[in-house]
Amino acid sequence: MVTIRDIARRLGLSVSTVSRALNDNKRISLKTRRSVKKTADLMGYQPNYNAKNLTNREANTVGVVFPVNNRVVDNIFYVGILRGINAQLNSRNYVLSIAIGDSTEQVIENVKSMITRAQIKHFILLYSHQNDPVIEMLQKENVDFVTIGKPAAGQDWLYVDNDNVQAGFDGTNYLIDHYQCQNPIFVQTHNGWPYEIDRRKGYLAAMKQAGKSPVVLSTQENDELEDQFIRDNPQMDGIVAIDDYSGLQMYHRFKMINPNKNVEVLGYNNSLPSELTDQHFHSVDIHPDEMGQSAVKLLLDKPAEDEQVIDHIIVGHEMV
Amino acid sequence: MVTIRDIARRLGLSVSTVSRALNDNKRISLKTRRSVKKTADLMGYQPNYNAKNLTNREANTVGVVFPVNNRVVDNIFYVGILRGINAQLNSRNYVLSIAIGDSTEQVIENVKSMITRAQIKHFILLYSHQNDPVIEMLQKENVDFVTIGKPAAGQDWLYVDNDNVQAGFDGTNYLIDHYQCQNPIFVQTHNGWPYEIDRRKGYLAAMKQAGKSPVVLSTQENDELEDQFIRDNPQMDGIVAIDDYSGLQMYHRFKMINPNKNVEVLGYNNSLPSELTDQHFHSVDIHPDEMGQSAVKLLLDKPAEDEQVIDHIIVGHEMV
DNA sequence: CTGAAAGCGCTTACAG
DNA sequence: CTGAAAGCGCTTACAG
Repeated sequence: MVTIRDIARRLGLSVSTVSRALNDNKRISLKTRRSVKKTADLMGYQPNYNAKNLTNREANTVGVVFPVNNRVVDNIFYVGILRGINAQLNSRNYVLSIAIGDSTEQVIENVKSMITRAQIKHFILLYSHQNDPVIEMLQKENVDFVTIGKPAAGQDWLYVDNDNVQAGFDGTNYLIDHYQCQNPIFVQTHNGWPYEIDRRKGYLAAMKQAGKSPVVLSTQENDELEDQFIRDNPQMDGIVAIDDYSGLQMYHRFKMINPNKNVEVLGYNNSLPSELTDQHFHSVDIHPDEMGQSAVKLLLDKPAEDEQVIDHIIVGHEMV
Repeated sequence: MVTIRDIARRLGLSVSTVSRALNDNKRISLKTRRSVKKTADLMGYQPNYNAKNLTNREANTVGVVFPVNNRVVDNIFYVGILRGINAQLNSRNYVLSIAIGDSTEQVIENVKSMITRAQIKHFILLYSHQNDPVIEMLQKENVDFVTIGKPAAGQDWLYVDNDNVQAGFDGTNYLIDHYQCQNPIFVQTHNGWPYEIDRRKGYLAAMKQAGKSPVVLSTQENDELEDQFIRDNPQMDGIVAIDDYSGLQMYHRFKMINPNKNVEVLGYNNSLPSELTDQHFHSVDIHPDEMGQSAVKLLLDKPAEDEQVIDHIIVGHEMV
């Protein structure tokens, strides 16, 4: 293994100078910096992260935290985000570590150990819940973190998200404009996550603009209620669903009740392979890869003096 | 931050003794070991992994490698494995790091850096391909690794897998016994992965035992061909599909062509939420969580002197 | 602009 | 059974 000591010996320099040169310290002449880097390359030098991290008292690692309770279909989305995160980390010589568990206690222990034992100071959370014990701990431990999804009103931290009001608006108009839907309804869960509220807001705005009457269903994981809702709303010819999964679920129930009636569905996340859906099913791609990349930028790029401090990044969406 | 030096001072011992005591070195009296551990707990001692790894010249980290090209639905399965892996790693004070990228070059670079810079010596691959450049590199670098899925004939390394012949056999019989299928067909991809060959073997054995004529379709990602196949085989009343995804895909095509004919489908992985399927769709759960856990055991548990060396673990499967 | 020295928090060969 | 000392490969305050 080639160390900075080897490079120093080869060039007749001290290890201090080599260390500084490799870190592009301005106090070292440009000439020396160049020659050191060149020799380092030539000798196949690879920095030892453990040594660096020990002296820096901080790991070159980003911890990615999975939510405890999630639907398996969401995993599709999470891995897309992981791809984006890792692409950015690699080019910055950072490492990706993950915390995942079946209970809050497990995850808390996992993250705690990352902070105190592995000295990880940067985290990305694949969710954004209110009163989340992991988030509370990260705040108390004073480490940096970014969530995927904006915090609920009253909370404040770094986050990456889509413009969900706009996405709700665009999705609704997509059904109205491209498929001449007269009465698209909106389906959300009973959780009332911030992104649900925003997409609904967009839906309501689009309906108002089109002079149509909005109808909102909050699913309760209860087929009976949904079936009743479908029967009670015979005018429905479009579904704007909070995600692909809810969308497909509603679509199936609708078709069960009205085998010969047509309905256009628009979901969010573009997380289902096209073979599982059909031509009446549409989706809004919210670009998980880009969300991951943006999360890293927000977390690791310290703004220059003259730049504005940004506390969130909005990623574009796209109908597919 | 509490260090072993602090513990040593408090107890009037040397750091060497404290270090050895914490590592359960037999050369330290049981009494001292106990008192050191107790004091360490009391003082809230947390080992610094970077320091440990630097002296040990090896990270307490397992690198998990994702395949480059995968269908998004497979992500559901991968995250299940990650859960299992991490559960085992946490209890061993190990950390989980991942390598994921959009090209082989990216992944190779990622893994190479894990080996030389982060000093990671243990890897789990979420796939098991023939002539895979990552696997070849791991072998050349002489680090330990386990694959999910057994290697093709002629190759030899540590792996975790199901008994796929048995799973093919059981799945076929499930359709025959529980749903009185007379003519279940077998659907595989054109890739011919080892697990496909094995499940087909099981299918053929079950058909032979039942005195039925087997029919195998290798999909080519070509709807025309599949439709033709379905028309050419009007006797088909069951589908044993290589995975849930292929199964659902075939199911949809079948229903498109024969809206009123019935067919029972059995897929593998149990990776689709039940809301996306119906009562004619069945799946074999291959226990991803357990596969992940087993991979860690295989990778990190060195067998005792008198134990046999095992080079693979077979995880059970289950109809759901 | 460069260097000698101390230090980060551990482990372990050597000595007793 | 325990300890003093060297070392792992870096960074950085201090000195020149």
